[in-house]
Amino acid sequence: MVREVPDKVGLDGLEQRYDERWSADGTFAFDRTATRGQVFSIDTPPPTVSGSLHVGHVFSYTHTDTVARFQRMRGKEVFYPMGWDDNGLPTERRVQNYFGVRCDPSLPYVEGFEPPHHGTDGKNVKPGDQVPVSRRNFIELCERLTADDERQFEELWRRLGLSVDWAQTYQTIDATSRAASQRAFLRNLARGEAYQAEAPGLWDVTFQTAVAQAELEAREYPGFFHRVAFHCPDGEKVYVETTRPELVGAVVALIAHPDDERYQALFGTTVTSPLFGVEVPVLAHPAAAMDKGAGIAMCCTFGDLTDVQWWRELQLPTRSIVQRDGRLSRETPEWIAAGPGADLYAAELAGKTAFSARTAVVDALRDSGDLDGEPVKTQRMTNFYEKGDKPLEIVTSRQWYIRNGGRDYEGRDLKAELLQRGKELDFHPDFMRVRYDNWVGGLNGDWLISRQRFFGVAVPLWYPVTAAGDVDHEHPIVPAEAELPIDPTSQAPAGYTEDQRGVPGGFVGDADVMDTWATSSLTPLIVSGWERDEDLMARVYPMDLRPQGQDIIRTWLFASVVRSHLEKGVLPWKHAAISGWILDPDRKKMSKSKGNVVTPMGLLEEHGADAVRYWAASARLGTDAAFEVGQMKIGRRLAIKVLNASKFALTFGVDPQTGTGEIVLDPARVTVGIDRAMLAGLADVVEQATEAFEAFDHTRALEVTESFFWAFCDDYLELVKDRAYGAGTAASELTDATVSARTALAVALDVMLRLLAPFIPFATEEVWSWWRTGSVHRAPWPTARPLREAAGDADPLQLTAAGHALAALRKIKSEAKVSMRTPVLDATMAVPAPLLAGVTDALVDVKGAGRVTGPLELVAAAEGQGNPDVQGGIVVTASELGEPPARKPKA
RNA sequence: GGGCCUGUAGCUCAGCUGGUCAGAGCGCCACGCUUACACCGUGGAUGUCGGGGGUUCGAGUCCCUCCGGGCCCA
Repeated sequence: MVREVPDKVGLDGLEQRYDERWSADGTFAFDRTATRGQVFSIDTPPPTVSGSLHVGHVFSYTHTDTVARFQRMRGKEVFYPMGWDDNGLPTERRVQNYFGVRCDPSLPYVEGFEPPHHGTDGKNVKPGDQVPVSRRNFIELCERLTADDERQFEELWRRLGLSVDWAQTYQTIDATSRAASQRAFLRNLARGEAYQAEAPGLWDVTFQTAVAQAELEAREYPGFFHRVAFHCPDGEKVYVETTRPELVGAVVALIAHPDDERYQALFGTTVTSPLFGVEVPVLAHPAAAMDKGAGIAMCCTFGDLTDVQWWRELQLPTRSIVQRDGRLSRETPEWIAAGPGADLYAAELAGKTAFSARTAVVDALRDSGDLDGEPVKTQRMTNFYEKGDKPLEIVTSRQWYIRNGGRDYEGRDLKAELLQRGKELDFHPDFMRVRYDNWVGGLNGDWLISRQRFFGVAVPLWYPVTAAGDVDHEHPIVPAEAELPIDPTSQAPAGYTEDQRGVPGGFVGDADVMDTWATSSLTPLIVSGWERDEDLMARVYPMDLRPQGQDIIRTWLFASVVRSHLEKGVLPWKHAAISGWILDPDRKKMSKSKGNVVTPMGLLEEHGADAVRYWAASARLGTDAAFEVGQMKIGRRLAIKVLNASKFALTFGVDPQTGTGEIVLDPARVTVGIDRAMLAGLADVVEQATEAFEAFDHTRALEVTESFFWAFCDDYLELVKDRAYGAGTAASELTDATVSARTALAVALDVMLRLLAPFIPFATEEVWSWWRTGSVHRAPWPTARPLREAAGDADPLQLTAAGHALAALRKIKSEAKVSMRTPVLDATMAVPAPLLAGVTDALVDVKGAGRVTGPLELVAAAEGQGNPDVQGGIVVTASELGEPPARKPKA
């Protein structure tokens, strides 16, 4: 039933209109009565709310949405929640600045706390002026502040047309997520998968927190090689080359490769360190690089990860001098205090940063004659915390770990299990799998999850304080799961009262929070209702799809696999769809500092959502895409074309008297060869698009659909125009040929709208609203079968042939520089044999569309006549053009 | 140093398991205001498929090597 086709069609305002309608109609609401087999569930990345919106968001989320819409139309009940990631350092900073507070976990929770500021006009409140608040209060403030960010994101997503179920949202810091995160941790603990250890680990001195292997970033860092002398008992000198001479005071051994001829005689002997005179052994270890520097290295506790390896494997003593704040210890260490360097240390090194200590040590070495030559400039890869700007130190501390296959785990080869999980996961594109394999294969330690920060999900433990006042870390006090989430820094464990906090015989709360990944790795469980709504869980978990960026395969993806494997013994999802980066036209990553960032909302306003989606959907998964406004313009054109072509196709269904009409979508009424040929071609397109979508190749689905659609408009529509208009308007006067054309147009339109709906949801929905009921996004995905049945034995080539014949006629007019309306009085056309039947069959339509008023003679093309690339080799060999029609005066 | 991806018309990219694969769109040139569309239509030009070897009857398509981009891990 055609209700109403607007006289003027357009895209403006469609986003708002249909967003409202979809919300009101619950078009994307998840029907939780669906069973697992009927559901397609998506574990969407929760965007960082305190981060900025950028085109990368629009890009990758569009990829996911096309899949969601496809699956929904295929009849799946799509579970597509949205989360907000507000857990972590960026939010911590924003809350501090916005409200003028800082988190102090030692403080008690204050009911009804009101912060001193509400927005500080862009000015940071000085740390000294910030009001300290408890962690619970801090979290509450975070939730208040991020509500605003969430609104902005939601507005953007709605404008973009993400078919998310907005009734299903979560925050990574909300009570549900905190409870899930703590529960998962406690279960890891109970099963022995979480453990604490006092061990040397990577440490960021700026944020003063431990850092996990996954958060490392190796960067080029400038430094100097210093040639430093150690002394043999016989007075000989052994030179090492080091970039960190300030650690001479922390040296525990000199180490060379066992095969290194130069040092064979020294192995097993001892040498003394310069300045401090500490005696250390010379040892052999294969990790020493013979070709680097002098080939012999000074092993300190701890300069880098190799030191840790030597220290562990060679069972060396610990002589730490760098503290958690990145400064050398203020007390003179005992092994130095007794030696010749005690005064030097006390006067020049104690309490200094590593950087200034280095200068002091180098000066002292130069004075003592233990520095050979001057330091030589070098660039070397150095480990940084990804959010930090000072090189990481290695300090010894007590931390919590979750097993992830990085270390041996008695009785269980967890690494092999996780590698196996990786094999079971379908990566799209498949080559992204190697990033997972490489990462898991290269792990050399378990997952350090405790962070010495304040804002985040608390490690849900307390520790008894002994009668002597010592904290007993070995016997943590564990809360009951029903109590979760808890904040051990402001709540007392069962059986204790708050006034026993920190006193002998009492308790202390663990002050640390967990790594943000420790919570976000649980998103599949959190959204699925784990231990909260097991009925939902059974309907959606394990999930179908995890879309995400390639940069976080080692973090989010891997950690999610670990948690799901440990907790549920399954993969969290079947498929992982990995999106690429957005590059600016110089093939550089878009970045704020380059000033080439475009705000996504601005883009949507300028080009329209369908246009922006088209650009995004044109890029394949896993492939970096250029930011191209041109591509958006093409998308906009496609959307407009869909409106206009639809308008045309539907005019034949409208009774001019009433303005409404009935279109019978009965393929049996399609009787003319070329109409059937068109449907046969469309059937191929349906099959290809479906196959592509099933393989997560949305780009190919778009491409085949789009190119068919344009050919449909350019050729088919023109060819059947005359026939479709027919002689009269009354149904009784219509010939079968006219009915065939009109029906084929409507059937094709109906199918193409559905094929395009995942890409340009607004334009297709608009057209759908003119003549169909409900939403196109809940309409069934088309199948080839009815089209094939209608097409019978028709060959798509027939339409191709007729299209080429029409183009050949257009060409002679184009070359004669006359209007396309110019009549052709007489023409002869040479047609290659394979196309001859098709052109002959469609001769009436070809003549009509080409305005051939006289005879059009078809002859078989001779061998070598015509270029197959131009109009399929069809050539008009003779023609007589009539008078061009008079130009209409301009209105 | 190891690994992955990538290099096809001026631009952005398709080209699956080797045999109409030398393509599309944009841009460009020319023409045309044809009642679906000027946010348009029609026609046209454009490439030693990064270089060099090899396998093959036949290679953008497989192998080797070199060069150039991007990324990951050491």
